[in-house]
Amino acid sequence: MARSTSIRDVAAEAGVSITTVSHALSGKGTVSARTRLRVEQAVERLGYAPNPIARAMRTDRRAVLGFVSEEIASTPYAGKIIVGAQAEAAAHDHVLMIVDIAAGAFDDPRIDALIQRQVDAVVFASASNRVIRLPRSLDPARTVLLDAFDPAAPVPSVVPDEQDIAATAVRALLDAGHRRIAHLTVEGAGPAVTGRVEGYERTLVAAGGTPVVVRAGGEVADAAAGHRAATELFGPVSPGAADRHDAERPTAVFAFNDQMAMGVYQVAEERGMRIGRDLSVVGIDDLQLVAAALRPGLTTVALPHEQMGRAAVRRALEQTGALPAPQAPRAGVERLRGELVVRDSIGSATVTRS
Amino acid sequence: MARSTSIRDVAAEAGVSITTVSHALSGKGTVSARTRLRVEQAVERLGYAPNPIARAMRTDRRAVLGFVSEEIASTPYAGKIIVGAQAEAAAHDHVLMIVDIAAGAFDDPRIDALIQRQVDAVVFASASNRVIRLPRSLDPARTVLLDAFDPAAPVPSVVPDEQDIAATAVRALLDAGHRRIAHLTVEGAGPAVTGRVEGYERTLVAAGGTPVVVRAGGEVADAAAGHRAATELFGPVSPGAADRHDAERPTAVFAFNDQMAMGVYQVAEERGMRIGRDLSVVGIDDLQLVAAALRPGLTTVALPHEQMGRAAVRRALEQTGALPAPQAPRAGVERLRGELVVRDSIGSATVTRS
DNA sequence: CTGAAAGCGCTTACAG
DNA sequence: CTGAAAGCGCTTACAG
Repeated sequence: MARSTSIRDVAAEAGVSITTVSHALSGKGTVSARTRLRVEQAVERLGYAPNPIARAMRTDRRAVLGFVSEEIASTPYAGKIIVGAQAEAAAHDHVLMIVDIAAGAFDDPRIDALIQRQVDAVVFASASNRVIRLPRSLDPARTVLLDAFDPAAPVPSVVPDEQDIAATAVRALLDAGHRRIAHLTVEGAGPAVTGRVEGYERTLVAAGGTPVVVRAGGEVADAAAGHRAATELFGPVSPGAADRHDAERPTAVFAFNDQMAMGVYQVAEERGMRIGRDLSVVGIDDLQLVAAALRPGLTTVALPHEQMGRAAVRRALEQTGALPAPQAPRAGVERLRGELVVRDSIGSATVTRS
Repeated sequence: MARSTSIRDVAAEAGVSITTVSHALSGKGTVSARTRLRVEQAVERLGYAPNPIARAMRTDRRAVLGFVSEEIASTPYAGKIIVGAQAEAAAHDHVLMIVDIAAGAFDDPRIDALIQRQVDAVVFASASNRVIRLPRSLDPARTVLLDAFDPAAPVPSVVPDEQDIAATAVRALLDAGHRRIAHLTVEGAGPAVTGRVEGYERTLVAAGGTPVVVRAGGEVADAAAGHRAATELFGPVSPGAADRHDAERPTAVFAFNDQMAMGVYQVAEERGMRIGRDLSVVGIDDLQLVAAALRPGLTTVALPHEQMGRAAVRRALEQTGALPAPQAPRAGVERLRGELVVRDSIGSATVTRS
């Protein structure tokens, strides 16, 4: 921020030309060992650091990546994605410039006006995994999609592996001996809803179970949706329901996400079912505020948010040439797996049935 | 990102010099109406936009603000703060450059290396309202503190008005007729804990109540802390506790935040107390994931996160001169008030007692 | 191995 | 009212 020493000062201090200073510092030209040392000492004495603006002016490289986020405020995961993106960028001497747009406001002029020419490439992060159309102001050769996919544009895309993540959740239930496992989800045909349903069905069927999918009305997957879906799943409250040993009743629920799982907890409490004993539950997200706060703690599959941020930045850096392009060109879509976080919401099916 | 038209192209197209183009566009020199029109038309035809890098090079103004956030991932509010900061910056043709540092890592070299000379000023956002020491690499004349305060540095600071926010929460309870109101909080002497306790005591005493403050061990104000504090408040579970009409028992609880309030809900459930009837609760934060998801919905005081982001950026812009300095120099610390968000966790004291 | 010079795209005194 | 020129701090052919 303060006016500081320029390459000219260093040249004077070292008694060489600015060309030589530049060569010595960049390692691009050839410089004798003695000269290099003199330059380095001068840099040290003066506390010189190159002016990135001037460098950008000359090289047309900003060492800046744009990060367009959709409704960062509404997505509690955004933080981790940004941290990952940020860290990966920093590891390669890049910095992140953030523009937050309203949900769906892909034509926000700021994408054009502010990002344009200030950044080398753009990571466009959707608020949730879904299919979108790339904003026209973004150059496909300089953009990567995060948590989104555009079938019509040749843009690299980084998304969670929804099917595998669902399979991980279901397997946690299967491993505890459950077979009557219901899946609670919402309406909609986006990759998250669809992928999880498919992963659930495939994994459960392979284990000899019969899929039961309950969709709460609407597309918002929050606690209220979980409450609605669970209420539907268990049917009307009947006296002594908690004591009834219904052979048909699911012993376990795989919720679309942790928020819906929270709704399941609420229904269980209303009906006197104890989570982890009378009913096992698994979610997706590992939302700290929910998963760790619930009692008992919710076992869930953590989405690889930080990894996604990192991967997206890596691909953007490949586009700009700051990172070498992979030898074997990767597929357009990179799918990342999640990880099971074990807490106390899954009990063994044997105990559950007793 | 694409190589685009320069001021030279516009000059050629309009048949004038680049100086004249610059004057016409900036409004700085004097230009005839006809010439200005010709320039504007040329700009239009060519789709010209000035290169911000080149401008920065000349003027030593980047139109970029640094936003250093501490552990953005761990704070669910950070999103809103950034959205506010972002919007205010955009309103003044500035852009935000974000660097996320680990908690307490104020000496992170990236603050120095990346922010330095790339930004006009820095907003330094703490993860929670507390007293800190300004990182040495930051120029006090070009820095504003957000959710933090440094008594030793002459730096503008934007923080929530903790006392007023606590008063708002307590008043919501008083207005419903409650007088036996306990405050659940944590250990620690930071501005948030201290300010809320003071606001609570002052407001309650003024209304004729007697303060009861229960501190959960530790400084982490999460659901588990709320559970511990509420358990201590209500004492050991006794048979028929829900039916016992204890004249001493608080009819309402003011929790340090929504997460602790969640712990109160859990204790209430364990003891058969219904929130909003047997016990009224108010929190602070308006965390969507918690406040809106709880049943019944949690009445809480929303912190002015977006406003804080905006205010901090405004002050930073005043420092750089992009915004005129206020006539009457403001106090070093700007305190922002919160707003009550009414849901269903507060019942009237009359009903509660019945 | 070293350096003089051009140029990236602007803005800003200064002269006409 | 208009424009030629200098210069912001670098990098990069090119020449010596």
